[in-house]
Amino acid sequence: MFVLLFKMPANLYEQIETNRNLKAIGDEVLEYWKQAGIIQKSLSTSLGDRPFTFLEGPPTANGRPHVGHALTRTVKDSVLRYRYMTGHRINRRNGGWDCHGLPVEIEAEKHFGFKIKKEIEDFGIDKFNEYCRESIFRYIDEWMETDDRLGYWVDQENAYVTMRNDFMESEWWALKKMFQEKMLVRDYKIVPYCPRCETSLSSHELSQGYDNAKDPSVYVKFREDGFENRYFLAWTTTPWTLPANQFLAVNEKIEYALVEYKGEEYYVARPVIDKLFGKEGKIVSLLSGKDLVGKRYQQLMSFIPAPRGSLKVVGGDHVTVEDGTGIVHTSPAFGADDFEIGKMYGVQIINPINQSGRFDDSRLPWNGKFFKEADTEILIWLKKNNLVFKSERITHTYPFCYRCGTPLIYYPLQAWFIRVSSIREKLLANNAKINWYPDHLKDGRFGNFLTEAKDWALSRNRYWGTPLPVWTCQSGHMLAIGSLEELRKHTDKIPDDLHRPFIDAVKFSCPECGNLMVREPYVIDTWFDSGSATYAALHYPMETSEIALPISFITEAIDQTRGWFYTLHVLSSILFNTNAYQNVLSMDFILDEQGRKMSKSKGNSVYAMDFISEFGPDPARLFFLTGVPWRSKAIDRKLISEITRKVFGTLSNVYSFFSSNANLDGYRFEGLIKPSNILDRWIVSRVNSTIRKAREAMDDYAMHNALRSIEDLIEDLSNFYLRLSRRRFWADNLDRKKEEAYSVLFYSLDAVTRMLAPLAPFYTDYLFRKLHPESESVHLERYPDVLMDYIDSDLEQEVAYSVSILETARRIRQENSIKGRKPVTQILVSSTRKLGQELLDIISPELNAREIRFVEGSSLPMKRRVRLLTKSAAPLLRSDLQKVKEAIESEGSAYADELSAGRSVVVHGHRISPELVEIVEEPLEGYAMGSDSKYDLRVFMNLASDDELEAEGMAREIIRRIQVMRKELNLQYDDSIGVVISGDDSLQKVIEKHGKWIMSETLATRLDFSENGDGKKWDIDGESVTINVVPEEKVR
RNA sequence: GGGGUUGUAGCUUAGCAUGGUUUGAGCACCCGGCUGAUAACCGGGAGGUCACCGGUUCAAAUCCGGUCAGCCCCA
Repeated sequence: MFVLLFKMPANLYEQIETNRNLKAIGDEVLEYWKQAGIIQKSLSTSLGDRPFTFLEGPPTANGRPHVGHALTRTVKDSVLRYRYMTGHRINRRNGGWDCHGLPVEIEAEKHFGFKIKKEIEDFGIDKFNEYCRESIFRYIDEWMETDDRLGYWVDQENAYVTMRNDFMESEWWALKKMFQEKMLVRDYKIVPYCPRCETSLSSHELSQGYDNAKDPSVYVKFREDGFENRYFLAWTTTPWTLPANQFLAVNEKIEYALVEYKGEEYYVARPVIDKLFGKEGKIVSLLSGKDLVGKRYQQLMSFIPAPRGSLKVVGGDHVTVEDGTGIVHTSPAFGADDFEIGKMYGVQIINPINQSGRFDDSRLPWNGKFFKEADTEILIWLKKNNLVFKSERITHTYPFCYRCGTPLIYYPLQAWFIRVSSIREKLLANNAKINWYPDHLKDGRFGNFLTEAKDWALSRNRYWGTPLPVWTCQSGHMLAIGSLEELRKHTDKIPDDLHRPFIDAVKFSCPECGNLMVREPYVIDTWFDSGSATYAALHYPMETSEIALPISFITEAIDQTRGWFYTLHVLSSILFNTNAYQNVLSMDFILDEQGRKMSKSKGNSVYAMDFISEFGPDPARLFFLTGVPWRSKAIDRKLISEITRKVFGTLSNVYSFFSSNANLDGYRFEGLIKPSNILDRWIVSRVNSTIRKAREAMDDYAMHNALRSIEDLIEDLSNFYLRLSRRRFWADNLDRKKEEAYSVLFYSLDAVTRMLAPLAPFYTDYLFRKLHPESESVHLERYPDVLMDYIDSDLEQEVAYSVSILETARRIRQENSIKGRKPVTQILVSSTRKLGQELLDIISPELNAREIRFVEGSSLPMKRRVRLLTKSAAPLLRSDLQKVKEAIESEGSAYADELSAGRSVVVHGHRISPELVEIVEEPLEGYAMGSDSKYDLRVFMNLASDDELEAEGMAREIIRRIQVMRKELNLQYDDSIGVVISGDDSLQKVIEKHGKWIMSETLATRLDFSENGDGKKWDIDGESVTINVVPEEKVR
């Protein structure tokens, strides 16, 4: 076999397929990045020394990443890429993983089929935790692959992991510091409590779990001491708390009444009388809340005797008349306000419910029941004893456990708290330093939350979490341990793993009294873990002595406002006395195609991998970056394919045009030649003003604005610059002018590619390396700088103006059915501004007129007619109306010019102001007119035609038909042809006159006319034309 | 009940902080055009009570007050 080797002239700018699938490009580019180590290179280098610090909000990898994760990761990545390209040294560009907490434990419980905590302990905490540890990275591979496919560049090898000893040790340091500062305290309080998980929850966990619930709504009668028929009426939705009633609360500032109704008397707040009794209630007496305080009442249900000091009416500011009766049933065990009252009166608390949420007192008929399930029986009992005034069922919002869905109770518990409420002012002061996007969150949702910041119930009676490092002894001494080193001073039996149950076994003697010290049996809220990422991820202060705060930028979805954003803020304020982050972007969710929220229960979740695979990574990313990020958006296939077409389709076409021509000419870019051609100057100006806009937007984390500016530029580059510049690239030889055009086109493509690179990293790198075969990656290059000298706003406006002329002319053609191919004799333009000759020359071919002129007002081919608005004028002119009307509306009236200039005129002694007339403008016979209000512009087109114009138009039609036929024959640009045209006499004249032109435009070497020839039959404006195209034999 | 936010064409939206032509776009729809980028592209048309009511002002989509509706958060 003989192989012929051709030494082809190397094409510098590689040809591309203009319609290539973007997913395939993504795959190819990813492969290249991996093989060439681009990602590593980017992570480990910088183009400058401006500091920029990032922090990843850690996800838990025990679930699949969905489209919302892809959204936040896209935004994070785009910001970081932009910062890299603008010369920032990016600190902490690494991943993070959240490991602990109730969600993980619930998963494990489900796996093993456990229902209560005891089952876990019987099974073994060590084995239980071992399962948790394994389960949290169940989907880690899919997370990593999603990051790869999406182009999320962070260092995952050095990711922080909250369950590592190092991380937890740093938290110990923080906890000890807070303990010493008395910020971390143990207290007996009412806390939101999940009886199934058997643990307290924090206020921010509570806030995740509100939902609608159907509950009884009961008005209960508490009989006043010493009266047979007189009751305090109190309202409750939790009958299960009634056996524990110890007080009734009223507001001393509210007015109350004693009302007689159906033979009985009731105390209620005055404003609710109508609601409760309608017309039948009779007011016996009015009295203030103060008068009620101190009254005593009979115990409602006496199964558990009320302790001494109970059963009185007390005052409380929390009492309102919004719901209920203005008298509040109070059981100190089951409400924060109630608890405070109990404490104030120093009574012993009745609490018949155990930590599993069941009644646990043999004196009760419903002993052993789950609290919620006793409601009905309690109601029945009350009704039997005639203690219910009224009962119904209502739907209201009630808190549920955000993980297992069990209704929560407020329950008295010993727990550890961080006294956040004591530093509200500091929290607000630090918040004042933060830039929020959108900014209303600052004083709105986030600021409000800070104003009312509650103490953080930190401890959890659970297993899989960072152990609370406080040891206590029998004598009540407490010791917080801040590091392993410190622990070693007390004992040498330190486990390799600091989790339970191993750490529970660490016991030592109390330094103060010598008694055995045992660890408090709690783990801590997992939100403390993620909130500690600022310092614990760096193993501060053990391995790092300083950390850079505030972090420059973080972003997550809106639900983190009171989650991660909050815990970061609180911990940084306490530990470092500063704000944790400088700029924070809160994003809203992605909705499904119908605009519904995605949820597991509806089964309409879209997973990140599926989304990226379907559309390709870059279209997916640009979809995420389109529109305001803090507004929710529904997945929109049409929008995504439109973006794909407009951005990537257009760019591919522009590049393809450039490369095919540049290669033919052997052009190679060697820097931007200062442009002299007006279109060149214009596009370079557009490029630079776009760079300026894009930089401003990106600096302000407004990726959506940057993207829109870039899209506009791409549109201008393709549809105006290139469309009108094309012919310059087809000139025969590569002279200076053509070189300028090439350098401008290259420069523009290059700038667009760089600007788009942070947003759509795959396609831009693919394209950039075609433009710069010597470069490794656009992502190791600089973002384009603004060349201020090249920005010419006047020119940009002038071009916009010329576009307007062009469009107006096209509109006139269309209205008068004149094809663009047919030349017209004359186009006249009247306007307050003029177009320079240079631009005029450029749009002239598009206007296709023999003559184009700017003309002054008086010589316009237009008449102005004045029409008197009789309705307004009649009352003023009275009987002169007709006379004035005729004078003013008569042909050639001199009044028209004055009035249209906005000046009044005097007609037959009447002053006529412009408001009284309407000016009608009409083109003269033989002309068509169009206008564009944007520029106070009028365009006139002379509709006259002659044989010469007709012939030229026909020639163009023929040229176009021949081009179409060339295309159908799949001919190359430089293949020549022979043409035979058949038709009537007029056609012959056209060919005689324009034959040379037709031949040169279509690369024909022969053009013959025949009366009856073969070929393809065309109908050109009603005329039958037959064209035969024969390819010439190629000379090999 | 309280706080926040949104309401502009069938759909997606720009404009609103700083009031000033007739509220701009894109998609879809209808009509037309172009053709050495071509499974690409361009133009035109129709479509709006700028949620509603009131106020301030020479002038309000824009500022103020209220109402309604959606969404989010809180109680």
